[in-house]
Amino acid sequence: MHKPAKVTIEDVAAAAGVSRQTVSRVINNGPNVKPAVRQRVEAMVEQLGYVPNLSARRMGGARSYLILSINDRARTFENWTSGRGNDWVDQMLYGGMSECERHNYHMVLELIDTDAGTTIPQIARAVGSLRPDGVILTPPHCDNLELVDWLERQGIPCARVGHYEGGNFVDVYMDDEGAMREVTRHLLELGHRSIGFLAGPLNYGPSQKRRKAFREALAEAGIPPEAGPIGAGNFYFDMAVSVLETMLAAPSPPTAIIADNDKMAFAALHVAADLGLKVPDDLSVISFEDTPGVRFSVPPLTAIRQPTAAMIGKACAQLIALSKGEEGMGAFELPYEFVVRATTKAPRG
Amino acid sequence: MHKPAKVTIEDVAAAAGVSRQTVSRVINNGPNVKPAVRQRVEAMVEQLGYVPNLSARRMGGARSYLILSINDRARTFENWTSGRGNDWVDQMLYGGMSECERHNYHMVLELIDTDAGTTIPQIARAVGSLRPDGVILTPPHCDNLELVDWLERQGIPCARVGHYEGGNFVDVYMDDEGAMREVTRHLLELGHRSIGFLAGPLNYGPSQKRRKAFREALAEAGIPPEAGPIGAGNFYFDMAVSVLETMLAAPSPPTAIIADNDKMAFAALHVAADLGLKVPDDLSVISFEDTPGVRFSVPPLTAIRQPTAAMIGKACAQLIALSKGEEGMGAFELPYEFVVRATTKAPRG
DNA sequence: AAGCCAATTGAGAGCGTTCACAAAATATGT
DNA sequence: ACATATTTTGTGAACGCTCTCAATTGGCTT
Repeated sequence: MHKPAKVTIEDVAAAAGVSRQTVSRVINNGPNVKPAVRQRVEAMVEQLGYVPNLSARRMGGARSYLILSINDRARTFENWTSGRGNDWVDQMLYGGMSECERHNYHMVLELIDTDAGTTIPQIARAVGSLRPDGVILTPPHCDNLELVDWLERQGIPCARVGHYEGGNFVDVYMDDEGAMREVTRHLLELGHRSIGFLAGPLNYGPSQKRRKAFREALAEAGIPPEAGPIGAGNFYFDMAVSVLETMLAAPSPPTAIIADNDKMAFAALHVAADLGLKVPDDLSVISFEDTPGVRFSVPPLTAIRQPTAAMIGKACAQLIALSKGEEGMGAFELPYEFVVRATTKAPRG
Repeated sequence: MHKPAKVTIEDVAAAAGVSRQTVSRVINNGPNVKPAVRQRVEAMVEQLGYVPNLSARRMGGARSYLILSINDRARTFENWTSGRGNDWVDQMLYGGMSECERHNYHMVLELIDTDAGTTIPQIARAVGSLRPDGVILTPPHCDNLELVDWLERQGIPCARVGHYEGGNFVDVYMDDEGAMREVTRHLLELGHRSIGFLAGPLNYGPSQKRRKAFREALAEAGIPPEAGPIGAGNFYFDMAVSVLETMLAAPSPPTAIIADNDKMAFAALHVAADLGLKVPDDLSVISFEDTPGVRFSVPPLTAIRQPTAAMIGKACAQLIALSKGEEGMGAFELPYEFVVRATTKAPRG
C-alpha cells in the first residue's frame, strides 16, 4: 500500500516545457495562451493524469470549488417515525451533485441541529473550515433571518430553496399558488363541493401560499368556507390522522382531501381504509410533494410534483456562476408538474 | 458585502502570546502543552472565533478531514421510474454525516455513472482533487474489483458497505442469512407452506446470501423446492409485478411473498389489490429493506430493517480512526431488526 | 550544584496553487 | 525599419497550516 507519487502542476509544466503559470492558465481556461501551447499542455495533463489539488487552489486564493448545503437534522430519516423526517434529500443530492459535477465542483452536506439553538456556531464552523464558494439553505433554515443575516455579513453567496423573494440572494421556488389553484380546480371540475386541506406549518412560506390559493379557488367557485376545512399545521402523519378523523366525521364530510405533503396523504389513505372508505370512489386524495415512492402506493397517489432536484440544481448553478464572477443573484421560479394517478375521481352520487 | 477578516492561527498565537506551533498543538490535541498555556490558547480560540482552514491543513501535510462517498447515479431518484432508484441515500447521509460531524470531518458525495464505463477516471478525478482521508463504496461499486484494486493501489483507506469479507478494507454489512432465516421461519410458524421469494440480482452479495438461506430454511422445514419459487433477479417494480402475476397464477400459489426490497414488496401489494387478494388475509408480504416510507404503506409492511445509516456511520468511524493512525481495517457485522407490522398473518383455511 | 533527561516551546521549510507583477515575444501602425 | 501597443510567457510572493528539528525550560539525580 504505497502511495503513488501525485503529479503536480510543476510536473506538467516540466513535461510540456512551459512554466507553472502557463499550465495554470490552461487548466483554468484562461485567455492569452497560444493554441499550440495550450494543446501541448493539455496533452501532458491527459498523459500524466494530472488533477489540480483543490486545497492548493484554495490556498492560492482561488475559489474553493465547494458548495455547502445546510440541512436540518430533524428532517432526516432519523425522525421519520415522529413524522418530521422526509426524503427530500435524495432528490436534493441528485440535483445538486449533478450540477456541481458538470462544473467540477463538489457538494458538501452538513447536518445542522436547528432545534438546539446552535445553528450559527455550527454553520460558522463549517463555513470557516471549508470556505465554500456558496451556501444552500433548505427549509427551515432559509427562513432563519438571523442565519441569513449572518451569512450575508460573511459575504458568502447564499441560495435559498423554497423561499420567496428578498435581498441579495439566489431564491429558487415553484409556483405554489398556481399549483394549488390547479389542484383545487381539478377537484371542483370533478364535481367535489367539499374539500379538506391538510395544511403544513403556518410559518412555512410555501404552505402559506397554498392556504391562500386554496381559499381563493374555493371562494371563486362559490364554495362556502365551511366546505373547505383546513387542518393540521404541521407535516406529521399522526397529526394528519387525527385531523382527518375529525374532518371526516363532520355532518357533510369532504369528499376530497388535499395534503400538503406525502406523509399526510398517506395518512388519508390509512384513515380511509380504517373507515371503510374506498379511494378514490369515496374519497379523492391529492398530495403536494410527490417523493419518488409515492407512485408505488396503493392506489398510486395523484400529486403535485415539486421540482426539488431541479431547484437544488438551479441553486448550485447560480452559486457557481457567482463564484466565477458572473451574474447570478435573483429569484427563479421553476415549473411543477401535476401528476394525475389513481386517487382522484368524481364524488359518488 | 465586505468579507470579514478571517482569523488565522497566527492571530490566535499573537493573542495568546505563544507561537504558531503551540496553537497548532492545542487545536490538534497534541501532547506536551502546559495546562495553563493550553487553557490560554483555548480561550483565545474561543474569543476570536478561530476555525482552522481545512485547505491549509491539508497543504501542511495533515489529513484532509474529508470522507468521500461514491454513489451510483443509476440508483438515485432520477431512476425511480425505471425502478432502479432507491432511497438509501437519505439514510446513508444521515449515518455518515452524523459520524463525520462528531469528529469534525466532512462528507463529500460523488455521483458516478457506473454504466458509462468511466468509473475509474471519474473517481480518480474526485480523489485526486479532494484527497480524502477515506472512500466509502456502496453497491454496486463495492463489488467492482477493478475499482477496488485501483483504490488499494492509491493507498486510500476504503470502506465497503454491503460487502462481505476480504482484503485490506473496512467491510460493513448485516447478517443477511440470519435475517432471511428469521423471516422464513416466521412465515413457516404462521403456517405458510408455500412461500415466494422475489430475489434481487444474482451478482449482488447480500441477495446471494438471502437466496441461500431461503432455500435452506425451507429445506429444513421439509418444504419441497417447488413450494418456494424464486423470481425476479433485479430490484425493479415492474419486473416484480410480472413475476408475481405468474407466481400467483400457479396451481397452488404461494400464500406469502418475501421481497428483496421495498419496491418489490409494494409490487406485491399492487398485484394483490388487482387480483382481489386481501393483505394479509389472503397474502402475507415481507420486505427486506424498510426505507422510512414503508411504515406508511397501506397496510404497513412487515420488514427486515437494514441498518443502513448505522453501516455508513460505522464505515465513516473506521475510516476516521484509520486516518488518525489508529487501527480500523476489518469486517463488521451490524444488527438488523425484524419489524412486524401488518402484512403477515396465518394463511386462510 | 552540576549534569542529565524529559517535557515544553519555537523557528524554518514546505505543501501546490494562484496572484500581481515584470519580461519577452509578437503584432500594429506609420 | 522604428516605435508603440498587444499578446504571450515567466517569476517571486503569498495563502495558512503542519512537519521536522533545534532550543529552551524544568525537575531529578548524584
